[in-house]
Amino acid sequence: MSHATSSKSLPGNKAPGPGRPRNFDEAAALQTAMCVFWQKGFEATSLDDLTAAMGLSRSSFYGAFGDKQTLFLRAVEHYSKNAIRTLKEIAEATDGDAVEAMMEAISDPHGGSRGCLLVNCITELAPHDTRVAELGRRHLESIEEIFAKALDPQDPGAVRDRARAYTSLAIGTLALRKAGIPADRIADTLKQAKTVLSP
Amino acid sequence: MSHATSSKSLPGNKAPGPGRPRNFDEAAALQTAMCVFWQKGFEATSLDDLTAAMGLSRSSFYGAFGDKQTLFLRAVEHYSKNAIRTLKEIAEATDGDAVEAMMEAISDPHGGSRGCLLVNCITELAPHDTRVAELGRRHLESIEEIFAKALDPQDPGAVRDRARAYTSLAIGTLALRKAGIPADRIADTLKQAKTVLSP
DNA sequence: CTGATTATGGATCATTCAGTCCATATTCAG
DNA sequence: CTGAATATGGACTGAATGATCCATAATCAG
Repeated sequence: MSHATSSKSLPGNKAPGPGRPRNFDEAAALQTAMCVFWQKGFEATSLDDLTAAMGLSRSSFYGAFGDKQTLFLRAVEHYSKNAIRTLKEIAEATDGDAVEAMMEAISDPHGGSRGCLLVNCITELAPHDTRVAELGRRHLESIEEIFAKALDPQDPGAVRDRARAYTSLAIGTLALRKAGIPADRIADTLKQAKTVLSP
Repeated sequence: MSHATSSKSLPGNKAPGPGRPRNFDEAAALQTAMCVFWQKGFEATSLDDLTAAMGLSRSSFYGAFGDKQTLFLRAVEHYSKNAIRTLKEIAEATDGDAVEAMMEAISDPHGGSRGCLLVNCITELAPHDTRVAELGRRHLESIEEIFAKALDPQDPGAVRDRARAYTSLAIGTLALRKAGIPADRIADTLKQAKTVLSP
């Protein structure tokens, strides 16, 4: 068979050991899988969906990622770490109102309607999968912590409840948006809530 | 075959026309289906799950409800009407703080972890099914309206944003609860948010 | 009773699903 | 070069899926 296999190794793959080297970028494939799960959810995503999007044969898929469930957990964990890191950066980089910037980033009223992958997972799977519930809980608690530090850098512990209220509010807007409530109304809601929730 | 079929008609079935009468209560079957969808979501619920829970053969199922999708929409609509009616009753019956009572009823921090069926549907299906999105939007707007009337019976239109903030907050707590955040923390959050959000 | 009409049970169907297998290809160590 | 080790393509598998079909049962109108 012809093949034009790339002569050398691939972008981000570690130094090859003995056997034949990977013909794909594992990190990129994981990222792609994450997007598919994000758009369709776990149950509605088939292996064909995944392998097609990732550009892998089934052999490569199972060889590299184990199975659908395992890949899913990796993808979700990857998403969570990324999202939390980004949110921290936003909270720290803002010279103005960090809370406002965070609310905007989470609810993202002008973005698509995929929502937050972790929230999607919690809703779909957490009641029946303790590992997902655990990942979800940690994710939400991380967000809460960032809010708390933004609200009171000196004593974050004193504003836990308020931080959790902001978290809940931001998460709630994701459902509104998915249901088709116009972005400007959601933005107004956040503005309103922000001014009213200020101490 | 023996059979012991109930000699007469069934509980809530309308007067029989020509053919053989239904051997089950359609309303009860719908209610049961609703519970199954509520617990497992749409994709994860199989026809065997449904027929087993409803106590129907496939013939009866398809004869009475069309198909899985159609039944699902009926079940969701049924849930929504019920939930909105109940919420209205709670808001009107409370002599104390109606908003607080509504928040408690929606977030239900001491209930199970199935959340709100409509929110589950929105998260799982709304981005890919406009009918679900429409049902979800109407549901959320109904909640918002009840909040608005509770906040200011004279001029509900003037407090739309605040009503939507309460809605979002209540919906958000459902995710927290599903993720395993302790009920008492959620209750504290609501109390805190309520006092702070008061005008 | 007879015939029309509707419901029921259960077999059946084509499709899709997640996951396996094997022959072949590509690399490294020696 | 030889052989061990790993990756790849793609056919294949058994189970589960949503949905249909048909023979039979139960009812009503006449």
